[in-house]
Amino acid sequence: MPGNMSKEDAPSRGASLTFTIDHILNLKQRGGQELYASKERRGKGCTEDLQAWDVRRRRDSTSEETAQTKTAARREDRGENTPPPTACASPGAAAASEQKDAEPKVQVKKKTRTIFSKRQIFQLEATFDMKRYLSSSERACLANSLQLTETQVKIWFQNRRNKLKRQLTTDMEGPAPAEHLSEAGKNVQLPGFYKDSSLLGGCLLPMQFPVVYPSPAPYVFFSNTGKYFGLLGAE
Amino acid sequence: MPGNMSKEDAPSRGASLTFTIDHILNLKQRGGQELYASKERRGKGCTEDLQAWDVRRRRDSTSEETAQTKTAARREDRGENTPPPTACASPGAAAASEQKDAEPKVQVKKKTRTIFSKRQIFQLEATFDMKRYLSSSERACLANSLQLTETQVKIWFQNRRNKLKRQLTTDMEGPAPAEHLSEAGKNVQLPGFYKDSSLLGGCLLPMQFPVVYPSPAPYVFFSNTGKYFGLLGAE
DNA sequence: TGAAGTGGCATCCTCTTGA
DNA sequence: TCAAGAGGATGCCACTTCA
Repeated sequence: MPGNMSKEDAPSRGASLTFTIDHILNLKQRGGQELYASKERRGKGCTEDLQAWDVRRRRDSTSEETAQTKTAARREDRGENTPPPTACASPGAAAASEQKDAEPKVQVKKKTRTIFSKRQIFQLEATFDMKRYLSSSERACLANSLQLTETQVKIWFQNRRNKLKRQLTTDMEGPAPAEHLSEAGKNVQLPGFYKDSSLLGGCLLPMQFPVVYPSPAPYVFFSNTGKYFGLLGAE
Repeated sequence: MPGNMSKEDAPSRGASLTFTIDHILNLKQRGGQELYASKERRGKGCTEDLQAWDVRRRRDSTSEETAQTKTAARREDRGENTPPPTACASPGAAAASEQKDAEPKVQVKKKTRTIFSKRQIFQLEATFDMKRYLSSSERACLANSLQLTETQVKIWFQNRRNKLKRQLTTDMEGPAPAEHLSEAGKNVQLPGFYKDSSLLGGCLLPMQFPVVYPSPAPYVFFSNTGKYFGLLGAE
């Protein structure tokens, strides 16, 4: 669980309306992250971009961005070390956080539930309809166009995959167990024919099969969810 | 560091002759692990095979594979593993020495240095010459054909990549910093034209460019290392 | 010299929680 | 319901060890 996932938690950014102190504290870090953008160190076997293999020197720098999406953030947000960017400036940081209100740790730390906007859900669904997994660059791009953090996009896809899997395993034991997931799923990255997809807000994505969008009709149907999304008035 | 990498450590298996108590202790786990073989769940954005997305229940089996590059194959194809037929066994030697004495924990835990055979190095080099990264299925296949553990193959490639990078960065700051690594590197897995490669002991590998092997001449030259490998008497 | 060890970080998955 | 949190697994990289 150390380097797990919750790194850049910074929940909502713009889109969602709910937030707690934690969120506020995390906000700043998000911005910086994108700047470095060295992401994608990991995609080892992929085709993807990642051409540079940046020869970064020390690991300490890692914190900031390094890899993809989240990175570093986690550690501090849970307390431990390196006080969150924000105020951390002063060495006394740790102390500061504590001092705030006597027992900061003791607080319950309410769990917030971000509610994505229709537009966000729509685009996420549409993208998911094309591919079940996103490369870090695609994720970054999508997140950027949706005003969400990459972590949110990642988590959304994770939960979405889970949901689809659950649906498939439950309401039908019949044909194809869960192939639905792998099929269009694992993004087939064929370097070469990337096409500008309006779904990803201009991000380059290998077009699998065009999703009706924008469509002449005011509604779009997503095969997976079986839901219709109104294109009008979608926030 | 929890879930880091040391997982299937099982050091030498067959090829190497040295090992310590630790190794012995680890042996058992190795087997089990491969059985589940879940590896390859990771490759997100790649192309690869991975068609199935088996709906495995618990995490113990975790395995799965999912996405891109590596994925899928692994689990079943390896099936497990079964320890390599060979002789890994002989061992007695080292093992004996360690375990013998009473305080096993207290011991210094001598670090052993396995020496791969010429044949193994040759095949590893040849494979590396084709691609810098292996998918888990390829790794499993190669490991199996070389009588090495997958971890050994993985580590070898890791160290090899590092070595190449070092060489490139040092003896020439000139052109292309480290592109050499990315180039043929990130295996460009284009599902479709897999070709049976004798280099991987019959494993399916996307052929990038043929490496002279077997060759009419008794020696083979590896562009990366700049070394020649004699094909005769290579253990 | 080079196979391993160590530590850090990232992604994925499964299960669980709580607004 | 569903975005997140938590925990476990595996991979890669940078460095370091030490036969």
